[in-house]
Amino acid sequence: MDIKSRIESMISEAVYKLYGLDKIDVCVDAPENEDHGDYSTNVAFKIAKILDKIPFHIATELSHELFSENLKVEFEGKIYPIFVKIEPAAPGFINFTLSELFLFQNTLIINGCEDVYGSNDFGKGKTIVVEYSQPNTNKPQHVGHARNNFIGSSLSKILSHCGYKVIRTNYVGDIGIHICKSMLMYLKYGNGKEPDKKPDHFVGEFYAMYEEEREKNPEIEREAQELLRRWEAGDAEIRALWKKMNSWVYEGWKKTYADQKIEFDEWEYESEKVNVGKEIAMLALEKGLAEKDETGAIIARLERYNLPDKVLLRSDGTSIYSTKDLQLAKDCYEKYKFDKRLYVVDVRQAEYFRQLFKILALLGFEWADKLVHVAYGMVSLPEGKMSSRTGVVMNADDVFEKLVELEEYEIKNSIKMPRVVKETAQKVALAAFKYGMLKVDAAQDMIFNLDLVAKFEGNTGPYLLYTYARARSVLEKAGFELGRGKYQHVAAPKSVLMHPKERVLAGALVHFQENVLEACKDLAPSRIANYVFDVAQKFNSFYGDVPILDAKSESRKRHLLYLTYAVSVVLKRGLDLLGIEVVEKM
RNA sequence: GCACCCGUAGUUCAGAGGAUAGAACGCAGCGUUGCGGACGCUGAAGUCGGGGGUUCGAGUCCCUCCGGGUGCACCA
Repeated sequence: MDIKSRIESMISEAVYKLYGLDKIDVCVDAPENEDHGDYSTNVAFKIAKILDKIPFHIATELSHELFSENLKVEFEGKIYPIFVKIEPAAPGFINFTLSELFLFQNTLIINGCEDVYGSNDFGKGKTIVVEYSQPNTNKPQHVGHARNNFIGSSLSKILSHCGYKVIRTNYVGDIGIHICKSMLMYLKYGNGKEPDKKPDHFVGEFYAMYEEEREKNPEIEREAQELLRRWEAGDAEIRALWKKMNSWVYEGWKKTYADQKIEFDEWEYESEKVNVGKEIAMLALEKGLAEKDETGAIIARLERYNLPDKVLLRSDGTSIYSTKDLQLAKDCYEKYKFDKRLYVVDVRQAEYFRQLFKILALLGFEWADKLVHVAYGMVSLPEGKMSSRTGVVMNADDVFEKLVELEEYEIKNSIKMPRVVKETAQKVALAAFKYGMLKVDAAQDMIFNLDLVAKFEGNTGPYLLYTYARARSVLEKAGFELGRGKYQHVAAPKSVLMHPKERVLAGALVHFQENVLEACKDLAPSRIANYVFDVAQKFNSFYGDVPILDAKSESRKRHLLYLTYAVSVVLKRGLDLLGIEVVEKM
């Protein structure tokens, strides 16, 4: 159990013992101000009213009780207290200060369990399906997809670090009027040409061409509709073209996903769901949730729930996207019996998902409340909103390529071998890309500034990788044997006297576990990002003030190396949860 | 028109109802004959959009106004 949870249960017990109060919502958090200790609680405020006492008095009594019941840590056969101080602070907080010995021991624990540090069993035995990416096969992926991909894959990692069984799934929009638009233009102007560039970009150009032409000639919309009709009728020629163009797009995405290190356990295709969901529409009709209107369309009435009505079946009886989504959810539940299903989809679809979830709930599916829309905000560029009109469209491949270029320029002086430069630049670029997007709270709209995220200074991916590489370099110089469990048996220092910066750094490492858990509960990769940056800053500050290799004594040096190694472990693990790979040198 | 989201330093963003609102970039300075100076340190910079309310306590919750964005049935 992590230390925060231990403090919480310790407080609950003390509150019960002193005041006989049960079921008090105990809240423990990490204060920003170091003077307030490593953890603090406001529980005295919460119970002050019930007890009709002054918060500070309660805090005083409680901290006394808590300190006498001080948690113990066993070390080398001896028992030490975990806290050096548990004291009240006006107007009624209780602040907990960890002992340096505990912090020292914690760094040793990290040394001994690097891979699993920060993991927990919160989701043990539970299955969670994460649907993300969901691109359409008419064009390359843009930076918005990149944000989606990064959030989805990071969440998957965080959830599985918290014990969940995670199924990553991609639902591809491989058919629909938008696909027919690029097909139409290829038929008109393609002349049977094969891709002469990254094939998804090649297809995307025909789609862009369509948008241009439609401005001049709105008639072509009807032609696109006609193509869709032919596709649905199974027209061999259209099907063959569709297959060919989609395969180009998949080929292009293969590289996009490989560059971004994005993976899925399962792919679903919209084209395979043609006309599924009719049953569901009929069920809705039966349950009186939906009605047939004068044109024959089946419409779910949601006005009572403060939502717009939703068409389930067209008047011609064919199903639309939402019907397929209803069926997909049902099939998915039957297949996995998931405890939760996440839809990582941009915030513009928020109302759509409210409709979808409401319909499923009204249909009586008890699992409807397990569906969650993870809404992420829109990405725009410093130049303004992305749009094909203004030409400030940035596709994900171009952004990545540009980032690689920038990073290559940065590192080429410190690395000699050209091939290593290229490899490293790609990793640094991806770190810049992912971190730049994930550090912002997912729900917020964001402005993605390519030049800023690529920098080696500031709150960036490269800064974090640099910090990691720096730590590793010290360890290497010291001949510190890297690897799990190498330094588990160390003599306990009689007393540990830490440099203030060292104390702060060691304290920060303790918080990793609760940050992982909170990131999992809140579905918020940004929490990990902020935490990792905090650790990196504290390490660099420590590094500036405390000589490691020239420490006063051998044992002192060893302690500092444990700490440095622990930092590298936490950075590596934290970044991994964001889907970012570290580099040893850069 | 209705609904949802967002207004925090010049800029990009953190802030789980708590303590003196933080960081990064940019700006002005400073630092090792020391482990990676791609770093660190110091400083200037804020009526948390305005106004009410709830609370011991509000940037955070509620109401309202202003400003910005997004979505509203046979597209996906």
